[in-house]
Amino acid sequence: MTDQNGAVSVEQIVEKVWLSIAERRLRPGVQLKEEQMAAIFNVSRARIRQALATLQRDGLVMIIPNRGAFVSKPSVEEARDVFFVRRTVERCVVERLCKGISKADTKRLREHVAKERIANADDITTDIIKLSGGFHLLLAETTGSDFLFATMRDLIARSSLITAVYRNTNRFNCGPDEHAEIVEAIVTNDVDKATRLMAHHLEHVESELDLTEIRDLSHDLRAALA
Amino acid sequence: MTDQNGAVSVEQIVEKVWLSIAERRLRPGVQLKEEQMAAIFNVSRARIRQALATLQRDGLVMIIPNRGAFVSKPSVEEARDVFFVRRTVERCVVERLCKGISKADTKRLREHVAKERIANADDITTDIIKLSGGFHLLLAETTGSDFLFATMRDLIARSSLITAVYRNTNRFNCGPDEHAEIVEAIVTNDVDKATRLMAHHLEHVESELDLTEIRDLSHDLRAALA
DNA sequence: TCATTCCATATTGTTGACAATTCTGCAATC
DNA sequence: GATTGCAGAATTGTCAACAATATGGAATGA
Repeated sequence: MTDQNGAVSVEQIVEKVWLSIAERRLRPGVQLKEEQMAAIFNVSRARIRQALATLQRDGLVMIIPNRGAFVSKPSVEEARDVFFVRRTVERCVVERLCKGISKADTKRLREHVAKERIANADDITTDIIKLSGGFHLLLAETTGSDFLFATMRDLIARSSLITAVYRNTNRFNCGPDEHAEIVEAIVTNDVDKATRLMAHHLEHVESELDLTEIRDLSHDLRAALA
Repeated sequence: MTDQNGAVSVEQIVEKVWLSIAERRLRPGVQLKEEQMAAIFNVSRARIRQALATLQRDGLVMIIPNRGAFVSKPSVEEARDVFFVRRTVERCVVERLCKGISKADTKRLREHVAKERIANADDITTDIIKLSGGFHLLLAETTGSDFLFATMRDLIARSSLITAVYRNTNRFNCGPDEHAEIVEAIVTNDVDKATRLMAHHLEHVESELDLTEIRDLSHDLRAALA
C-alpha cells in the first residue's frame, strides 16, 4: 500500500478506487470528496486530484466543475456500446495473435489462466476481478500494439463498472475455462475457432447482465433527475 | 483566447498545443517546459501541468517522471496500429449510421462538409486541419455512442500527430470530396457503398504517408539516441 | 586525451494556504 | 404549507513557495 517513503502513489489510489467500484463497495453517484480521500490515503489533495483525473479518463468517475467527482453511472446504452466495441476490438486482437505467438507469450498467457484458476478455487473476489479483466488486457498487450492495449485498457475499466452495476448473478462466470480455451485456440493458430470462442465468451459475459432497466444504485436525487 | 477573467483555460491550452503539433510548428521530441509554457499562456504551472496530463492522455505528449513532457514521436508501427484500429472502428461507425440517420444529423454533416470546402478554397491551413479531423469525429458523435466518440477522439488526436510526422505531400487530400461522398452514401442507407468509401478514404489518407522509415524531425540528441 | 566525480543550475514534484464557488440549514415571507 | 433569501459551512479551484531530482559543465586524475 505504501512505498519507501510511506506515501501512496497515484497509481495505487487509482487501483484502490477501481477495485472498490468493481466490488460494489463504491456505488455509482457517490461523491468522492478530495479532502476525505486525502485523509484516507494520507496524501495531499493534489495527488488525489491527479488520481481523480485519471479515473475520469478511464470513465470510472465523472468530474463536474466546482462540484466534484462522482462515481460514474453508465446508462444501458453506454453498457451496450462498450460491449459492442469490445466485440470488434477483441476480434482484432485475437486475429492478430493467431498470426503467430512466441513461446514466451504462450507461457505468460497459460500462467495467467493458471492464476485465475487458483483465485477461483480459493474464491478470492479481489483477485478474481483483477485477473479476469487482466486476461483480456494481457491478450491486447501481447499483440505488441500500444494502441490496442490502450483501447482495451479503457474498455476493461468501463466493463468493470458496467459489470458492477448491472450484474445479475453473484458469481463471476467470466471464468478461467473459457479463457483457457481461447488461449489454446490461439496457440494452434486456429483463427476461426479463436474468434468464435471470443465472441461466445463476450456474449456469455454480457448475457449475465440485466441490461433491460436503468439501475440506480445511488440515492442522489439530483443525479436521478438530471 | 482568454475568458472573462483574462485567463486561459486548460482546454484552450490543450487545443493550442494540439494545433501547433498538427501544423508541425512543434516537433516530436521537443520538451514542453512547464515554466516556459506558464509564461507564454500567462497562467500558473498547475494549470499547465493539467493541460500536459490531458495531452498525454491523448497520446500527443509523453511525460517522463522527473524529466518532463515531450512531444510524442510515434513509431512506424504505432502509426500503422492507429490506422489499423481506425479502419475497424470507423467501419463500425459507418455501419451504425447507415441503419438510419435523422434529418437534423444529415443537415449537420452536410454543413460540416460545406465548411470544409470553404476552408479548402480559402486555403486556411488551421481550419483545414481542424475540420478534416472534425468530420470523422462528427460521424462518431452522430452515432450517439459515447464510447465510440471517445475512442475516435483518441484516434483522431493520434492521427493528427502521425500525419504531422509522416506526411509526404504538402496538400491535405483528406479532402471534402471524399467526405461528401461518404455522407451521401450514409443518408441513402447504402451500407456497402458507405463502408467501401470509408475504407478507400482511409487507405487514401494512409497512402500519403511515408511509413517506411523512422522520421526524426527533432534536433534533440538525447531523444534521437534513446 | 578521455573518463569520472562533483557542484551549480535548471526543471519537475509536492505541499499548504488562500480564493472562489457551491451546498445546507434556518428564518422570513407570501 | 411552500417558497425564497441569506448567512455559515463545506468543498473545489488556484497559486506561489519549497523540496527533490536531473542536467551540464568544470575540475580532477589516469
